[in-house]
Amino acid sequence: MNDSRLVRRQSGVALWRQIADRIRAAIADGSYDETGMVPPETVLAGDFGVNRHTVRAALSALTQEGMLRPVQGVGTLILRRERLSLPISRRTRFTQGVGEQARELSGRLLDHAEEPAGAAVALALGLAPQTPVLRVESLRAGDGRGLSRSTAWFPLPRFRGLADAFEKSGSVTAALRAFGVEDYVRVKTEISAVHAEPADLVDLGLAPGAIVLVTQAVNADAGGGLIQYAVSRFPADRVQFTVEA
Amino acid sequence: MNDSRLVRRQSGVALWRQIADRIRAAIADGSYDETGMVPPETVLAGDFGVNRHTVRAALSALTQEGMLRPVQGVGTLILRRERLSLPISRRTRFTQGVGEQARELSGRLLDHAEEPAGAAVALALGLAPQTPVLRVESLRAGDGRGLSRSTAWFPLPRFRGLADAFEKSGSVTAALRAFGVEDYVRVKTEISAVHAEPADLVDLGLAPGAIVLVTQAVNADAGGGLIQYAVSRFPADRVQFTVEA
DNA sequence: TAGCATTTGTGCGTATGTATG
DNA sequence: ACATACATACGCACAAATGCT
Repeated sequence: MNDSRLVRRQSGVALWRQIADRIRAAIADGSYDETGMVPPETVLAGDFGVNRHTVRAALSALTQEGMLRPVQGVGTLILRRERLSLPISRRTRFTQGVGEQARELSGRLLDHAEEPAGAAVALALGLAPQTPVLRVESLRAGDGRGLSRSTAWFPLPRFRGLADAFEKSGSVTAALRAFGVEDYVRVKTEISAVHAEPADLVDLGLAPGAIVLVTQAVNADAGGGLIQYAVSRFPADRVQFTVEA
Repeated sequence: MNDSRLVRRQSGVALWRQIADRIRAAIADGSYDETGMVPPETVLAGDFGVNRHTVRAALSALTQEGMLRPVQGVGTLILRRERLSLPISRRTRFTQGVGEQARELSGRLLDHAEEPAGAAVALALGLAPQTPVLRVESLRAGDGRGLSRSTAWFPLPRFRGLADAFEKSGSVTAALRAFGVEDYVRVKTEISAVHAEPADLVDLGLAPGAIVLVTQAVNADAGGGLIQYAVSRFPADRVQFTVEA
């Protein structure tokens, strides 16, 4: 195809991690669907131009992630797991969009507090800086895998006590309805991507070096009032977004 | 907002690279806008809990990228801080959305060929597999930095010769207009993120381990006919997406 | 002009991690 | 499992440039 080297040395990223990333990508795009297995270690070593030990380190990392299962004398089996597709529509509802794709969904309240709005939060919600807001930290999982880690801010005093309502129902939509918000729509969503931070590794069960998709969303009620600013972090190897017309 | 998160050792990603990524992100989100400089090396070393040499390795990488300029006795000046914001609207036009944010924009045709549609392309464009399509590879840059690497497929024979029109104008919109498409809209866009591949490193000028945002977009003409399927790759540290209502 | 604090630049010895054969 | 080579990270020390008093 081309003459550029497949993996680079002295780049600050160990060869075994670069190779693990490329094998993960190859699995995701279906390159190994025919056999359901990763090619033999010696073949991979030849393909990437590295020693077999290095390939084994990469496969070991992927096995640790639960993506592969090596079987002596047979090969390395791929434990297939599809990437969830989260729709970003005018009415974005997490549970609704994912319901059909994952068997078991859960939402858990991690933390909440009333505090003065920082610069970014105040700007997003159209408030004066230092105006009191409610901060809610939550975690979502599906089929036993972490799917998102969110921090949301709501204006006060309107939504005082919303965290309790969320904890009971496990749903933002239900909690908002308890506060008289029958409907809400997306005003703006920003999407970017960064490397996972240590907190992501713990909360979402990721491996170091993993990629996290970050959304910053502003939601408004039916009257156009800004009711929520949320920063959410999604594991990029488990989640993708779809924007439909 | 809090910085209790440290940096992970023995993760296959060198500390200096993790730190470089975090400093790049901090520059992008405006954390250092007040001074226009990165904090002193000794302070960064303390914050990250590493040796000053390690911080220097990170700063050296960012200097190499053209993002910083160290001045002995003064500090380390920040040269570039903006992350381009690409709007994803019903009518997505690359040039239009970015025009105000970058001084100098360029589009370059890398390659094009007529070929039978693969499974993914046929599915996206609603064609039978193996139907001939036109594949166009292109590269976009702004202010001397690579912004996107796209592969687009168009149905044949309707768009035979479109690559030439694109090469002359540097604009997909203009090229399509030459083929009688006065208007087109986004039908669907999928957004995901992966680690940069060797081709990305070369075409976009990225460092190994960098993150690439990937969009898969389907566009239709005014009559609803599917005219384009495009897979585009954007450097995540230079680009973010905004989805507005 | 001289002195001082701050900040980046450089050297060296050592321990650990990564990759090969 | 072992031996080898190189990259990474640390700790300490000192030099050089800048800005201020």
